[in-house]
Amino acid sequence: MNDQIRRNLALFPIGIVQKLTDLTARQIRYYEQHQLVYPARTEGNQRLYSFNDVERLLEVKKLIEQGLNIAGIKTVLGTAKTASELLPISEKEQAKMVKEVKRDLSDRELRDLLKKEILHTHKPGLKGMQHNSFNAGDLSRFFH
DNA sequence: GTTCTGACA
DNA sequence: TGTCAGCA
Repeated sequence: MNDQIRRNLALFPIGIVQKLTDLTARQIRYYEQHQLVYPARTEGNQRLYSFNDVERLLEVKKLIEQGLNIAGIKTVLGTAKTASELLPISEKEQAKMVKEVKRDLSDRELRDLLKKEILHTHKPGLKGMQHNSFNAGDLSRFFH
């Protein structure tokens, strides 16, 4: 039996995963609802997680702690219909994606601002916006 | 004893 | 997200 298979064996019930990830059962189920993980089920419909699932959850946790919401996490980690479709993503790739997403969002935010300015050309209040200056290095600011 | 789904603050 | 209900 090779590692690939061993890592995908559904072994742990949610209680164990809670301890392994420091996430609450509520959170773990919530992330599943949003297709961030795909745990197997027993005949009794109880979730069983593999090592891969646990790793995946740790990635999710990391991004949550960075302030990203579900949409942002999906953008970085990607989605799949089944656990077997989940492709590992290196830290380097991840960092790269975060950077790209960050730039895209910055651009979008910029366009939105321009649009607003154009729409409100006759309104005097631009002071508020300038206060909303963006931190180019903070992705979470856009994915909240 | 544990987990599951649904629902509400 | 936390938490509670009512089951399996």
